[in-house]
Amino acid sequence: MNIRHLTFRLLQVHVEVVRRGSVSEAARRLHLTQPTVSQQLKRLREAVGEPLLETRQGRLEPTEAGLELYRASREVLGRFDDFADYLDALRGGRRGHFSIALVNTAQYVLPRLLGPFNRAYPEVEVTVHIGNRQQMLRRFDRQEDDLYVFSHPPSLEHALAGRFLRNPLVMVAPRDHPATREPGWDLERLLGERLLLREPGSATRMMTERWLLEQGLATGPTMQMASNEAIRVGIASGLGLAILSEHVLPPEHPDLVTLPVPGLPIESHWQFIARRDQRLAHSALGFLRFARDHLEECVEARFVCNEIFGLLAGLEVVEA
Amino acid sequence: MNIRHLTFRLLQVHVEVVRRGSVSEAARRLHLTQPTVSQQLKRLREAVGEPLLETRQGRLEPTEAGLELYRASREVLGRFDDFADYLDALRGGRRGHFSIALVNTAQYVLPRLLGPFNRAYPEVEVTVHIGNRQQMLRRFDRQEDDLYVFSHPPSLEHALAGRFLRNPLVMVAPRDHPATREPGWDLERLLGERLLLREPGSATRMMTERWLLEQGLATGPTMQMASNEAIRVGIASGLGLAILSEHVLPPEHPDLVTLPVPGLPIESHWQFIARRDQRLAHSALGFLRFARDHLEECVEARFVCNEIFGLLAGLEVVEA
DNA sequence: GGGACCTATAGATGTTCACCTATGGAAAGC
DNA sequence: GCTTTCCATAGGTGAACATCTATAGGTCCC
Repeated sequence: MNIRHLTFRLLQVHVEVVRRGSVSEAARRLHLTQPTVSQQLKRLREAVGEPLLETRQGRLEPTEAGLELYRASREVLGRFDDFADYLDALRGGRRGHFSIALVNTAQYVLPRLLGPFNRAYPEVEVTVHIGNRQQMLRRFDRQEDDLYVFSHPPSLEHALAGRFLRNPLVMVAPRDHPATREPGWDLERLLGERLLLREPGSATRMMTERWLLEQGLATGPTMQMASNEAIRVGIASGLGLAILSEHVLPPEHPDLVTLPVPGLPIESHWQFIARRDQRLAHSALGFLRFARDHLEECVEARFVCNEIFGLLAGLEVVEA
Repeated sequence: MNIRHLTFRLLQVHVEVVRRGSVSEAARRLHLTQPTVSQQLKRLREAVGEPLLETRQGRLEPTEAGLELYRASREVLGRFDDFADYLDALRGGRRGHFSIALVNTAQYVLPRLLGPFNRAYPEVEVTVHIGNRQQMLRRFDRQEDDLYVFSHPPSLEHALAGRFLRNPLVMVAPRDHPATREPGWDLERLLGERLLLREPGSATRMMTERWLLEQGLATGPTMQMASNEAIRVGIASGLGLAILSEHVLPPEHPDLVTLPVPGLPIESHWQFIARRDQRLAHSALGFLRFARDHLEECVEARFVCNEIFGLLAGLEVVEA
């Protein structure tokens, strides 16, 4: 038996004929003419090399080989029905896997979206990669993920971007810092304190440095710590001040205050980024749609900046 | 996804490519050129409507849809490998089912062949139908069985026959019948006793009556019993005499004797009969071969009359 | 930056497929 | 016994398949 001569169509026909016990009836059901069905059966018989049907008391019954072929065909056709269902779920974004790469700071917010999303689409698996901007840029260059979250998109030539969340950077100080009571603490004086900075490669650091440059100011003493958490705890312990994303502060933060410095907060926005040259996984698309529709329910209103529809519009053009 | 555009060939190619992670390598293994494989993949992708492969770190990796298709393909191709094995077993007569119809009297012998056959071919299922000649003839006319065992084939126009066993019909009397001691009991005198006869439609009865006719004798008193067993017990109980197949007598039969009547035994032979117009099941063919080769080991030498090879020769002509 | 790989596309060809209509013979139904 | 129903075969057709060669555009490696 040469499998190359078998086609799914032949199997479908065989199944229908066995089921109906009649060539003509099967032909009607399949919207074919009777000779067509007869001929398919003939080809199938020749491909298998065994008689597959025999007439018994006026009904076409499968031979032993025919019965086994019927079983095999049903399994096989059923398997491909399942596959079609799988594809449907994949296309509908109800199933599948995507990965998303976050800059460190965004890890304080994104779970608020991912949690409800996972409840709505329990069969979608998400992998989250976290690192600083530089690390995430490398992932972007290597096309390692489906979605990225940056403050500033890498190059818009290769990427589509859509802002979704405000990310204000504020000056954070210990609760008992004198500037909270005494007036006259201008920025220059504050910078006389030790400034806690993230490592180079961090987006927060990059924005901080650019802002200082724009203000025409140089930093005084600094200390570098490779994590927002460490910096937060450092501030509370009187190690110094820092310019941090508001999202980094816990809802209750009795040890910390934000200082109202002119020119601050530095206004930045996180954006969802997708590569232009890579077809986005259906499930990632589903996630973006979910974010577009449910962002307001997931994060505080003052941070919301829902421009995801623009990104989706861009993506749907790519799709088509 | 339209299943009609899928072919087993495409699935084979996809499987090979996924397995090798390379189009060129798959092409070499499949003895195809690389462009051919590329093109098949393209068709497959179009049939499925989803990308199936993507390049990751220099290797072709399946996408989610591609991986699921790979799984489905392997299952499906495996299922048809199994089917091919099944066909092989069927063709080799190692598996399958056939039915054989016996005239009553043959039921005393056939199990001796069927037992060893079943041990040698445990996966072949045999159905045995038993009845008198007339009933078996009806089964033959309706083509209900693969093989038949008769003394005389129905019509050789529709049947192929091969003798395999002597079936001598002898006069059976109770152990203490006077004819065993006194001389002078000729046939006519014996027929004065009650003759126990099988029902009309029985082959034994038919042969008995024909033989009596040839001898120019009429029966005296008779009694009709529709089973060899009943007749045997009847004789032992002094109900009368009978002409019975030797096979009906148990190996030890202290209550019965066979009387040496001139002209007896009636020589008849059982034959395996197959229909000319019906392809014989491979397993039935296997049984006939088995019988041809092992008959001598299964029944007493004095009954053997192995002409099955002739029948098989006839069948193999029909095959070809 | 040139070779040595790879993969994709274009274009060609003989074969097979999946249908059809027309028709004849066999079986079943009244 | 006649009609209907059924199946098989013959013959035809356009589409698709499976395969090739030739070629061009990418990576990766030295």
